[in-house]
This record gives sequence, structure tokens and C-alpha cells, in this order.
Amino acid sequence: MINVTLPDGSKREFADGASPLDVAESISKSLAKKALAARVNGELRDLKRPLDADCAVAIVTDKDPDGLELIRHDAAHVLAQAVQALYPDAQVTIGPVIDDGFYYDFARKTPFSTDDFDKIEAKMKEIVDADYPIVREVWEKDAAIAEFKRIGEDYKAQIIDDIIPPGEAITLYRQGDWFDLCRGPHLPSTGKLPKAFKLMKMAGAYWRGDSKNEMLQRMYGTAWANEKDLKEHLTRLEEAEKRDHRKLGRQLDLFHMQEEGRGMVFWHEKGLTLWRVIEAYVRRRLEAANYVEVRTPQVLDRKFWEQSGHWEKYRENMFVCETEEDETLSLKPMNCPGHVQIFKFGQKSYRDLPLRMAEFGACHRYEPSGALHGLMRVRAFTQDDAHIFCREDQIEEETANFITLARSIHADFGMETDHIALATRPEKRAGSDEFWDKAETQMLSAARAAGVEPVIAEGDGAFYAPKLDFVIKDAIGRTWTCGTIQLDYVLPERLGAEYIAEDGQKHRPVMLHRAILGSLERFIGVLIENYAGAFPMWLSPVQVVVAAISDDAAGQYAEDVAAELRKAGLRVEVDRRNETINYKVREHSLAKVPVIAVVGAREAQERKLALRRLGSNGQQIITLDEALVSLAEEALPPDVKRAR
RNA sequence: GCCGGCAUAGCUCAGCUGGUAGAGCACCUGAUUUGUAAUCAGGGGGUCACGGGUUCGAGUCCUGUUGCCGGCACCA
Repeated sequence: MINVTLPDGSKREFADGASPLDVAESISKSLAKKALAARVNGELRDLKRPLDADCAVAIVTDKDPDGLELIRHDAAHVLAQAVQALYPDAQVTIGPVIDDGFYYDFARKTPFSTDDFDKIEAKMKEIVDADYPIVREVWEKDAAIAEFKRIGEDYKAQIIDDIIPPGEAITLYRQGDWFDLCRGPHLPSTGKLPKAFKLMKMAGAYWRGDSKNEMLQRMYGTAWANEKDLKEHLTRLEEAEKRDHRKLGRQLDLFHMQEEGRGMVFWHEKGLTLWRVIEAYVRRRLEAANYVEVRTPQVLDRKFWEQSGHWEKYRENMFVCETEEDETLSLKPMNCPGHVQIFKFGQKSYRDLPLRMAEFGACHRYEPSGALHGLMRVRAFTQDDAHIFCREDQIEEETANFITLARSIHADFGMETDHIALATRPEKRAGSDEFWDKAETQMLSAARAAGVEPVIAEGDGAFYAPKLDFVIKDAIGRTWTCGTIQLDYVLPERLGAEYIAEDGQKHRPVMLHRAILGSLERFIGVLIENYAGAFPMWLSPVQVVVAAISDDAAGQYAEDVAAELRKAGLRVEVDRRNETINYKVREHSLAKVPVIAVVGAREAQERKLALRRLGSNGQQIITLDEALVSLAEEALPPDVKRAR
């Protein structure tokens, strides 16, 4: 007999060999029908896999996050089965679950096209209708390799060979005449897979994520518990597309890019206004946090980059030019070496530390063409860079303070950090294990001191030290690093930075590289998508449009109002065009101007404004004097507002 | 950089199996002077990304290049 404890704490007895399905059936027929898998002592297992001892059992249905993951995982298997049924020359490789869906990588000479999707989806539905039982089988490693080789699945054979320790058994899952290597668990049969799936896109992907390997064809799909969830997801994607910063950048006349300057941005007046507001805000915050601001040369001699080590490692990513006098120069790809030169100028004492040196530094990197992406990844960008020169015992406090500052700034922009990643020692690295142990511990405890629990990004650190990255999501869920802090012992050494300590001797400072926005470009890109272009008042390039109902009756008054508002510090435009007020309201609403001040004969008469807020269709009639005070207050940057 | 897709007016897009370009918006001109999301009429505007080829004839077919889009790899 097996004693089973259910999630509500009740216990039931079952005969030996009973499975979670029997447990579900004993509870109710409908639960058994809805059951997809089970958690046995916390471990996710197949519904029909017999229980081996007394245990706790929780039935998993499609209401569970676990259930959804099973659905997606099975959808990947059904996809692979369908593809191989239709295209026997395609080999299977891997097919994991991802956010909102799954993908499967196939190896096949002929490219797949999205035109094949209808056919494949239809086949998938056939497989669901056929309701093949999904059966778990345990195989010897060598037998499994032989079997996959026999049927021509070289990639699978290689996976088993590489990842399974010798002698260990593996599991295969069989559905109909098709089977795949899989840890499981799976649904009890293909009929349990809801038909709420859809193939989304084709893409190339390197075998095992290594660009030295051949490229496979990746098919992305999405899968949900029901048709309604699928539809909602597709609607969400459509909505997200409207927030795309590249689209809004054009619509709102913020910036543009063109062929002759790949990865370079032409900032239009409105975009630059946004830029300057952001820059001014960050500058105030840095000043308040005791940073000093500097500016270093844009182009420097090759020798300088050789000394810093960049020439050797990143030559192919640098913009290099030659002069008539046979000098080789490079546009700076980063600001750090320049800052070290300022640090080295004259003598520094321990009393000068920590020295926080900031620069809105324009950097150029020749990024691989395929990496370019709107404002998010460009070749010319401006970092809100700073380097903190400090003693080793100041690292933790400086890091913690930085995290607090960065979080406060992100919060002022209404940005939600997806997570903070602690990137740890990479395979190729400088420094001893003791160094890395210490450095990683320092970063971690600094993060915790600032009230943050970082997500560990194994092996993602720079070669010289670990780093903490602030990761933010864009409209469609892609993640971007906005903000970082990196520990560096190497550059001060290479470039010979030193200070005089209390003992009168020369010592090497530690350098903390840090950025809060990352780059102005990327940050603005993320900002546009976060707000869908409808910026809060303080960021909005145009804060108020004064729209005259008729030029004869209120044109001059509109100009007067605008002049007053500008005097109060607001960014204002006047619209006296010979158009209906409906037309003007529509146009400025589409331009996402936060406040439209409508003025007609009545307002001109009474020195009033009819204010209309973006997103509401009511109006608020107030006197010009009241408006001057309240709008000016409303337009204050958050830090200035707090200081009042 | 790699795999796949796409490229027509300022923008969004139509243009079937090849027969020498079209709409809406925007722009310009005129009329209208307007009360909270599109006033009416008229007009101008395109080497169909660029180069080569097939053809009597190419926006349409083939090919090369460039750029963009979606991923992968990269991101000091």
C-alpha cells in the first residue's frame, strides 16, 4: 500500500503501482480529465508514472504555471513530430520552452519558410486529434545513441553522448511512431495538448549557440491553455508593436537613421529636447552625489589603446583612421583610459578618494551589422559614464551607494528594472580564484546592502572582474542592459594610476566603471517604449500646445499665453493655423502632447484657458494665472520637485 | 558576421498569372474663421533601393550589391 498526502493535507491509500492519475481519479472524474501531470514530493512527474513510495501528490492542470510549461514543451514535441512527418529530411535537435511559447531547432538543407506554417500547424492538429499516448521509456545511454544514429538523428546522438555521463540511463518519450530524447515529464497523450498554439517565426540559430558551428533553422511558436489566452497574447503583441521606439521615433519626430550612417542617430529637435532634459536631470543627480564632470578627447593615438589593452582585444570593433603624418588614431570606444589620464595628472592623495569622475562620453564602436537595432544598439552612442577611483575597502560602500542612486534614478523615469544580474567569472579570465571569490562576494554583499538580490548570470562577467547589470525590458519583452557597475583592478595597473596613501607610499586605486542609463540612446529607446511615446510632463518635448479656435478671435491671445507659459519655464507651441479645433485637438493628441490649452473668444475675454489632458476628453477651465503656477509645478523634474 | 524575409510618393499601403504606376494621409493653392480626435475643392509629387541579366516589353522573372526586419552569434 502507498500512502498519499494531498495538498489539502488529507491522506489516502492506494495499491502498489498506483499512479498520480489514479490519485486524480479518486478525487474526481473531472480532475482526472483535466490532469496534465503531477508534483510528487515536489518533483514534476508524468501522470501515469507509478508512485514508488509514500508521498505527497499535487495534480497539475492547465491552470498551473507548471501546466502551461508542460503544454509548451509538448507543443515543441508535436511540432517536431509534425515537421518530421512532412519533411523526412529534417533532423531534430533541441526544443525548449521559452517565455510565452517554445521553439524547435531543425537541421535541414532546404530552408523552411513561414509559408510552410499552415501545413505544419494542420499536421500538428492532426497529431493532437490522433491522441497518441505519450510513453516514457528508460534507455541505456549507448543503446539510445545507437538507436538515434540508426534513424539518422546525428545531433540527438551527439547530445546524448555529450551531456549524459557514461553508464547513466536516459529517458525517451514516444508518441505514435515518433520519439525524442527528453527528461520529461510530458502530458499523458497528445490529445491533451490544447490546440491554442501558433507558429510565429523562423530564424537561424547556431548549433549549440556557437558561431563556429553550422546554422540550424529555428521555428518559434506560442502555446496556451486555451484559444482565449492565445488570442489575448496575439493582441498584446500587436499592441506592443505600436510602442516600438523606431516607429514612434518617426511619428513623434524625435530622430531618424539612414543608410549613410548605419547605427548612427540623427536627433531631431524634439528628440534632442528629450535628451537634454534627461542629461540635465542626471547631471543634477550626479552633482548631488558628489561626482565631478570631465570631458576627454574623441580621438586618440593607437599607442594609447595598445597600452590600455583595447587594441589587442577589440581592434576589429574600433573606428580607426590614419593621418597624413602616418599616425594611426582611433575614435574612443570607451572613456575609461581618458579618465585615468585625468586621474594621473598631478598627484592624488588618499584624501582625494573616492574620486567619482563622470562624463557624458560619446563613444564609437564598430558593432557587427547584425547587432544594430534602432536606438538600442548603435555604433555611436553617449554613455552616462563615470569611474570611481577608490581604495579596496571602499568598493562595497561605493557599489551599494551606486545601486541606490541608480535605482532612484530609474524610478524617477518610471522604469521598472526587470532584474539586476550579477555576472560572475567567465571561462577566460584574468586573476586567481581567490580574487574572483572575493570580488564576487563584494559585489553580492554590496547589492544586498542596497536591498537588492541579484540574479546570477554565470560566466557573464568581464574578463577582469564581475559586474552588476541593470536589465530592463522593452515593449516586446526583449531585455537590454541599462546601467552597470564593474570592478576593475586591471586598467589602473596597465595605465599606471596611483595615489599616495597614509603610509606615504604609492598605491594602486581600484576603478569602478559605472553607468546608470547605459547610453542615452538606448535609454531613450526604452523610455519611448515604456511610455508608448506619451511622456510625463517633465520629459515631454512639447509640454503645452496653445490652440486657438479661430485666429481672428484668439490668435494674439494664444501668443500672449504661450509667452507667459514660456516665461514660467514650459516648452510651448502655438497653433494658430486656419483649421478646426477638432483637427488641432486630434493632431496634437496623436503627437502625444500632454496638455492642449484651447483658447477662443471667451478665454481671451476672461484671460482663461481650457486645458485638455492627453487621454481624457474633459476640459478644465482655469485662469491663466492659475495655469502658470500649476503647469509649471507639474512640469518640474522629480528631483527638483522633491527639493521644494 | 550568420540564417531567413522584406524594399513602390514624405508616411501607411494597393498593384492578379510580365503590357511602360495607384489610394488614403501628409504637402502646396484657394475657399471657409471654426468650441475639444479628420471642413471643402483643386494641384504638385515616384529612374518602383541600386547595378546587371532574361524578354518585343520588367515594379512584377533571374542575379549581384546595399539597407531594413526577425532571430542567432557578439555586446570591452
